[in-house]
Parts: sequence; C-alpha cells; structure tokens
Amino acid sequence: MNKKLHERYDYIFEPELLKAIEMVAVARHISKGETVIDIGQPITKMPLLLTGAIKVLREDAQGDELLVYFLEKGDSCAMTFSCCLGNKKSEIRAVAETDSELLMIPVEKMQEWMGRFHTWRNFVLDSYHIRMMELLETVDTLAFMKMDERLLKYLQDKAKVNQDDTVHTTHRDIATDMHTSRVVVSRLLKKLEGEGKLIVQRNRLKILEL
DNA sequence: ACATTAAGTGATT
DNA sequence: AATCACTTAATGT
Repeated sequence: MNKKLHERYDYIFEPELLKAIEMVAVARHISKGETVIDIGQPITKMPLLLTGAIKVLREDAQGDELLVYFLEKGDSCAMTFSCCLGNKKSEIRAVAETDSELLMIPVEKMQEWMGRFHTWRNFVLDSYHIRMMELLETVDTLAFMKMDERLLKYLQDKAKVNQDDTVHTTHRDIATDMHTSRVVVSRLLKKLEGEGKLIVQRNRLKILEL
C-alpha cells in the first residue's frame, strides 16, 4: 500500500505527512459492487482513493436510487469532510464501481493535520472545491439536460472511470442509477445507436462518442 | 428442455 | 417520460 501512496501523493504531501499517513492509515480493499459506506452510518474514517472508482448515490423515501457522481483515484469524499467535523452521519451511499483500494484515515487525525501540515489543508480544501464543482455539474445535468443527453453523459462517465469504452451493464441497472424506467433506457439506447453514438448488445454497450 | 433474466414493442396516461 | 402488459431473445442449470 505504501508504494501506491507514494506513487500518487509524493508530489502533493510533504515527507512528514506521508510518514504520518503510513503510521495511522488502514489499507482497505473493496471489490466491485461492495458498499463502502451507507446512508445513516456514522463516519469515523476518511477515505483516500488510491486505485479504482466509486459511485456515490442518493436515495429517496421509497428506496429508489440516484447517482450523484463518480469518484476516481486520487479523489476523496467531500461528505466525510463535513461529516467529520460535526460527527454526523452519512447522507450518501458509496458503492465500489470497480475493485478499489482505499486508505482509511481516522477523523481525529484528519482534523489534527489541518493545522499541522499546510499541504494537507490545501489538499482538503481543493478536494472540497472539486467535489462542489462536480455536484453543480450534476445539478445542471439533472435540471437542464434531456434524458437522451443525460444517458449519453452517464455512459461516457462510466466508460471513463472504468477506463473501457465498452460498458458492462444492463438497461435495468442504468435505469436505477438514473432514476428512470428500464423501458425508457432501452428506447433511448436504440435511438442513440441509430445516431451512431454507441452500439447496443446484451449486457454490453460500446460507446463510440467519447 | 426448462426456467430465468435481459431486452423490445405498442398502447395508454 | 412513466407504466402496463406482453413478446422475444439470450443464458444458465
């Protein structure tokens, strides 16, 4: 785990901070589909994503989901930042999109380092800003884009985080992520295929426009 | 061969 | 764009 920590953060964090991380961080491996944190769970650790990708979901009163955004390697979860400070519970669910490796840092350390290491404070602030921008982008997508555009964007994002232009998923799973019905997804996919933007196959979609 | 699951379609709201 | 009802196609046992 140390190797990957250095690969990704050597140029961002100062040596003492890297040492401090190695001292207290716990490596965690998550397989595809596994839930990292669920709604209502108290947050005690802050995750640093070393490899892989994680999708962040919101849930409504009926238990239906909606994808908020994907986290990629090097990202951290903004939810943690706000939650940690007030010892609050998670408002989101995080599910591994691909097999991922995380470093879990206790929240007390996270706060302590804010004062001790300026590279840490910058990192946390930057991450927070990036998350905020992503969130605004998803709000725009939901508010201003039509279903077919949303669908294409969803697939492009998915292809990106998986680093594979062939997305392995079912129409049903797409529908739950986008909070729409399977029938609508099937029809829109067919339309997009007609426009030459992708190729539809069972359990598989090849994205042509990235 | 049979059951299960994924995807396609027309009609209705 | 959602829902229903139904068909067809692919896949697992």
